[in-house]
Amino acid sequence: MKGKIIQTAIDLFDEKGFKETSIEDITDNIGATKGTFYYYFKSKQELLKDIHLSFILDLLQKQEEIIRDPSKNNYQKLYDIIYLIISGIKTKGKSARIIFREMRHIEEVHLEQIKGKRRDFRLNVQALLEDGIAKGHFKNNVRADILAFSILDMVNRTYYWYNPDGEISEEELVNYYLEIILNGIKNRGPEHN
Amino acid sequence: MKGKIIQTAIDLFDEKGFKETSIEDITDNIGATKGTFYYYFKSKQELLKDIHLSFILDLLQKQEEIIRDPSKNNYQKLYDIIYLIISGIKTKGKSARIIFREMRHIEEVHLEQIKGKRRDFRLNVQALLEDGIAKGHFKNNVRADILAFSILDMVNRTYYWYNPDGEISEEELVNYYLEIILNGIKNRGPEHN
Amino acid sequence: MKGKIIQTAIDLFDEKGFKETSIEDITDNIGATKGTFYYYFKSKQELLKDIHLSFILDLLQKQEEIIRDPSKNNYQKLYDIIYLIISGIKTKGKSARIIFREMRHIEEVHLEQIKGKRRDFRLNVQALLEDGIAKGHFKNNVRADILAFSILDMVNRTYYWYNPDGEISEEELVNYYLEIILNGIKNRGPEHN
Amino acid sequence: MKGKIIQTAIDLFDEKGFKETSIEDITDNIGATKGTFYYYFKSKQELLKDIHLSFILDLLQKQEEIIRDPSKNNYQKLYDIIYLIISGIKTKGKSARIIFREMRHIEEVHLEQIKGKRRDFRLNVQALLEDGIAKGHFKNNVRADILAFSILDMVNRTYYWYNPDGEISEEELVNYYLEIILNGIKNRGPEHN
DNA sequence: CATGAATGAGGATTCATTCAT
DNA sequence: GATGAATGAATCCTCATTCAT
Repeated sequence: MKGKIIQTAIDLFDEKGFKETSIEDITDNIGATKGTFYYYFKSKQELLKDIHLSFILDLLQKQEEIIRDPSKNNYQKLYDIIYLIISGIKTKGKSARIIFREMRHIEEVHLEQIKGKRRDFRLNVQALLEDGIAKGHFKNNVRADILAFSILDMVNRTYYWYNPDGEISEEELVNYYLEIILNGIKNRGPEHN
Repeated sequence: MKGKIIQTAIDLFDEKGFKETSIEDITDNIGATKGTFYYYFKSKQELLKDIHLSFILDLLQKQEEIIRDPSKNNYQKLYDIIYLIISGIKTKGKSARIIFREMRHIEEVHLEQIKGKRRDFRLNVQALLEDGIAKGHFKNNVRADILAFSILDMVNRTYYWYNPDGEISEEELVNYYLEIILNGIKNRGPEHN
Repeated sequence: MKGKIIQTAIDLFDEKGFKETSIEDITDNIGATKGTFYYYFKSKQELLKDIHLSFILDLLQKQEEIIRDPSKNNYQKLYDIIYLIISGIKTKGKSARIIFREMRHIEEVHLEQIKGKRRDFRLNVQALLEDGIAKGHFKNNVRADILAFSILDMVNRTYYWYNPDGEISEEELVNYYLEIILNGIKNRGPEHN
Repeated sequence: MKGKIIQTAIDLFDEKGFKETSIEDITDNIGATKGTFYYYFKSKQELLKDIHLSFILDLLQKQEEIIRDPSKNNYQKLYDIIYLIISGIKTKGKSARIIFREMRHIEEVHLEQIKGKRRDFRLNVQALLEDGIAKGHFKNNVRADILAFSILDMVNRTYYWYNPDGEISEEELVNYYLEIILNGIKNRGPEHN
């Protein structure tokens, strides 16, 4: 039941928004009553917090596995992190969009924790880039902080337009991103004017 | 008075969200009454629509001036479009963030117009990229459609973290973006391992 | 202008109701502003009172002309009064329906006057019936008071379903009413079973 | 509680009108809160619809019992139908007046159903008259359609002036009506001039 | 475990009216 | 004569939440 509530809430929050989804919307959808909701959750905001946390902790944990893996170089780690995000669209896209949009409704008490985890995720990317710069993988004129923002912004927005069941596969998309990030789009061939 | 309402609404919508901002919040802030609001606007949604439209029409018009300018090549046009976005953060950042977040509350009737204009903006970038590919400015293995999304997603998200009065100037930021987009971050120098 | 306001108000009050018609509905319809309305009328209720009074005073005056006419007998007077009502449907049906429905919104101050006039109209019919009973025109077992109600209720409701431009002419309808009232519908002929 | 709300609403709608009665008026009267109202009714209009329907369905059902009864001839059926209406004044007069006056506020969706039922009631009377004409009970020069309107208009308006606890009993009133309808008021005795 | 009843605070909207110009 | 700006009171409705059972 608790799982059903969470799943339905994710669907509705994504579709209509947190504020626009009432407890009754959720319980109606699963044939339960409002009372049932309050049996499982202290409040609507607590449910939102749970959704946020379970998404972000899972992602962060997977990211840290990638980063810690000594068998991968920085290019591969960057690839894996982007793939981690893109491949989650199919199953966790709704959660992700909720997180980007509804952070405002997280209560003060939990806000710091959640913002901290999101920051950790970004700082991990930034550290990866800094390491890559130090090791000469990446150019030394890039700012790792801005770049971490840029890459994540670009990749995260994919949640809003990419259809994982469309003509472009997840792997192709990740490769596109990596190609742009690594090599840019400027043509340096002989036909260049 | 109408202008004051709009300005206050933009501030509050950005700060607290559309749904979370009551008409009274707005009018209290300017020492007017709720009645006054409804003298100037048919509904709360109409105000939101006005904010959306005035932002997007202005941006689109400026973009089209850039694109039509025959004295600029595609690199310069791309620079100018990114600069157009970034330089708007200071004065119109709040409107922009509202637009990214509150589209859901636009009524069906106006939705198509607004979505159309946003699509136009993106398709203009895409067309610019396609033209650049055809002319050999840009590599011919990039997909202009995905790229247009990527560039705009990356640049648009700047609204959420960039402080125009901070240590990085708008021009520097635009240059960073252009550098990444055009040349990527991979180090190709001799020190490369 | 005042006339235009009254006419439009009558149309709208009939169509949507007094409470449901706003001052703005009225003024919008004639291309004026709310201010204009208040130039001509002290309040919305005053306008309603004006409509009531001008309708009822006109009707009452015509009724009294009929009753005073020494050349007519009671049958003819009854005919004429019913015809007076029916023939007013085309031009004053809207006013009439407003009067039946919106009396509740007349202010205390004017209520007695208007109710008095409506009562006068009914009592005139009652007096006519009493006179007819005394003179042997009408049966002496009828109660003039109930009958006055019955006749007026029946005839007045015609405003709600009769179409003066339809297949039944006003004269025919009046004759029907008179026939029923005078002779009833019971078949007394030989074919009676 | 739901019953208390309906009863109070009927009282107030009859006394002040639908539009003029606020939800708070109703709930204040029974010591409940606005929220309670909306626990039991989706909207104010739904409550009105419920009042309409329960009144009219009950009446229609009873009418149909009368009509189907093979032991009664058309005179008796006409009597019973009029008695059905008049005898309802004491207990359901308020509902009846609401129905005559507030149909306008019924939502489009339910309007057809309710208008249909009212039409059925009238058409049943019309059919009864037609049957009576065919059987020679009633004169063959009467129009059953107009007559059905006339009889119902006359009888239904009783709701507005008849006091069931006054000097005239319900049975007397019904007899008066039937006498007028069947035999008319014209004196045909020898003293007739 | 789960429900149904009840609440109360908040919020969008309507609208008659006033008044300075 | 007429208008536009502003008001404020009233009203419908939503909804998270509580609680006894």
